[in-house]
Amino acid sequence: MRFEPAATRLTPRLPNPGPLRCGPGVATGMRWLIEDTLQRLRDSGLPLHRRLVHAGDTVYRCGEAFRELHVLHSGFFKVVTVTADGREQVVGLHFKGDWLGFDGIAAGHYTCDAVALDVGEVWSLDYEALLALSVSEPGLTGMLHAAMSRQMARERESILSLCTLSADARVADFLRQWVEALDKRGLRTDRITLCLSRAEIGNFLGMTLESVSRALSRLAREGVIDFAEKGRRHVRIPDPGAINAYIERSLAQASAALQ
Amino acid sequence: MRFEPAATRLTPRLPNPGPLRCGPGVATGMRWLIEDTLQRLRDSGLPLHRRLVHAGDTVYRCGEAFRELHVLHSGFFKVVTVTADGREQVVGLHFKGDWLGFDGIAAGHYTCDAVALDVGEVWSLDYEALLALSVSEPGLTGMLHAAMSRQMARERESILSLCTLSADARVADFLRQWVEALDKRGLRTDRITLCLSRAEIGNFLGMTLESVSRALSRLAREGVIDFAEKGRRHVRIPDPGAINAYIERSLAQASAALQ
DNA sequence: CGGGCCGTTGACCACATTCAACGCGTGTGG
DNA sequence: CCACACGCGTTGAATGTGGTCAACGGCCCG
Repeated sequence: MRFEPAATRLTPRLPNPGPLRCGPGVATGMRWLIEDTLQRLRDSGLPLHRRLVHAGDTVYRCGEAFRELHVLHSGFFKVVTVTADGREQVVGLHFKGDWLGFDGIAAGHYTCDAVALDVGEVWSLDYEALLALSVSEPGLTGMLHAAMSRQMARERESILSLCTLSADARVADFLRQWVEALDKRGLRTDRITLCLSRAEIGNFLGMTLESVSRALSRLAREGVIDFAEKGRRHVRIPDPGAINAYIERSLAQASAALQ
Repeated sequence: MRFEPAATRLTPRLPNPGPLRCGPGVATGMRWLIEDTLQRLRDSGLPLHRRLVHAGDTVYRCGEAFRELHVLHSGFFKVVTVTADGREQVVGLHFKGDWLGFDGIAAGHYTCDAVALDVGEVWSLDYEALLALSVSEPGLTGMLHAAMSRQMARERESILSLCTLSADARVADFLRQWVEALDKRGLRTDRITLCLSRAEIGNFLGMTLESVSRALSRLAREGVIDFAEKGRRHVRIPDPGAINAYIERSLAQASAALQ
């Protein structure tokens, strides 16, 4: 049995016309979509600037003139903003098939740093050339817009997680996102390697590194995850469903508090 | 004198090549950009479906088939997601000149509700028609992409605020954003009307309505804001700079705690 | 060996949430 | 007309989650 959430309904008097509600849909065809994106870029005839990166390398830096968009062929990447007062914030994590650099379009220069977290390959392509080719190749535009739309959806998911989940649930949700991303790309999800430090995870989730560590320990104690013998960045996920169950449980506990 | 933030540096060993750091740039020409957007849409010859809305009216609803993008001509709007488990989250606030509906591009249907907070006017235009016209009118594509890019920047700013600021500072930052948005649109910023309830503000900022109320009271006590005689949604802002000062002060206090 | 860096854990504390009571304006029905 | 309920906002007191500070262990590298 599920109770009303504690917060007052925000749009109470709006008559809800039918069951249009929906959650974030998990596209099972995502894997093909990503391969298709990469294939179409190869086939497009656009000059692709391929680049190998190592952990710590930047794809682009805040302030650099915007000319190129970047499509990730492999690896793991973080996008970081640095404010004028020195706050540093991880605002996104990115994987194979994702596009980077959209933040530069409006400003004319990049407004974030994009940093590789592991070895990987980046395909960079000239934005103007892409636009020019899009005129004769309308599918490219659709692909680009869909990528931007998906990115916005992910950022909204981050906001949702930050606003509605407890620290523990946020860490669990972070793992869920990571596993889901791997799954969509056809990578194994039973043994994963977080290529982020506890401090980076905490920064991304709006909490301290100690809280991340404690949350992971609790998750391990409850059997949701399992630390492999060597290294505390390697995590076994016996059952991906258990992560969702954990998140839902912590939500249910919150509402159970009101009897 | 400014101290290192409490959190460990996330990219410590990366040699920082020069002073490329930058904050979110405040475009002073924003007002013209917005008018220009609306003008170009009028001139484009695209069939614009103009619609008047009242507080509570939806521009679109989650689940509806995506066909149109919407440009706001006047008014105030919120974008809300509802999760499968019933959590409701305000993920964005929007003003004149903003575009709505990008979330529908990737999924083929909208994944959020867009709701008017006050009377306003929305211009809706067919997405496919826009794409078709963009082929002969390349400026339209640039305009569209810039709008999407700007929206992503704003979402990242929300994440930044949620992750790095205390509850009080978050409320102050919310006011700052609101005032900045009005300023960019040439509206008066010394007397503003929040057309959101405390519950909605709290939801958007990841805190409870009580905390919002307390934060606003504290801001008033410190003279940063001033409640007009009638109604607690009407706020006087004697000096917009004081809001920034308040946010910086609360950041400085946090780092001053470490001696 | 010593010194970083990373991760974990414990003790303490503060900030934000929870719960409750109250004031105010508004709309509604006796 | 007043009584009443209801939504919205404010404020106080108690509680608890997550932050702060500190100590410790493992690992890698000079």
